[in-house]
Amino acid sequence: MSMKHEDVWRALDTLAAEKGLSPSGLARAAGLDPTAFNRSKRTTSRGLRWPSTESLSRVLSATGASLESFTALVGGARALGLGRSHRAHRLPLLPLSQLCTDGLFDDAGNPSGQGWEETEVPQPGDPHGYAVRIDSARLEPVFREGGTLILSPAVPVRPGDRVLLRRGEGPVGAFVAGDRTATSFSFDSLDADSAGFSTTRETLVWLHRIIWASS
DNA sequence: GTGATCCTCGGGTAGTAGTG
DNA sequence: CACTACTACCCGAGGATCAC
Repeated sequence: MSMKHEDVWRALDTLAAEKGLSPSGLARAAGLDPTAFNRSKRTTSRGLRWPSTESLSRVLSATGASLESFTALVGGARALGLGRSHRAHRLPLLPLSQLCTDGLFDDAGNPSGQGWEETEVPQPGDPHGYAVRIDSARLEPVFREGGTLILSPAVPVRPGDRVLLRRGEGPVGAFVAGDRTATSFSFDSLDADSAGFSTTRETLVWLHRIIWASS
């Protein structure tokens, strides 16, 4: 995979957001100067500026993320086209607290029907992606209140992916996908109010991978 | 806490001199 | 001419400081 400048920085921002940190907070946590990831540092009068491998290594170490997961974040941004265009694209949007409403998704799992708001994001590649505004603090510190998630029903969920899901009539929860068998899924807690659990495929109303997060 | 500006450090490289 | 060693300069990354 080739890495584009903006994708790498976007992935860094996403990693920070997933840890409940600002870019400067992430830099601080990594033992770097708080301004190391300032937006003003990402370009120079002569061109683009990249984080050093040393800085990236420190960030991965500080966040516990693997190089593989980071490149996946870069790839996730690429898949959506995030950071590659300033042309706005409209995406369906709902507050997290409204996601437990019935009838939001069609049989294919894509957003449909009334009730969706709209937001503008940089040109997504997945026409069925949607955005979620985090309107509570219950996902902190992983996802900050006021932040935005972008989810894709079309992207396959693999172990280690962060997901939103709905079981039965319950509220929507955020989890980390764990192992799966032919008939069951396991999920690790990511939401402070929830415990990890295993369940069968049938009990999941929907399961969507979080492919981007922003504060 | 964040962004802007300036400064320092270090790596890379082009140019030049020395040697065979 | 070819190769090596040395020097000077350029430039990017990150730190220091300040303003807000």
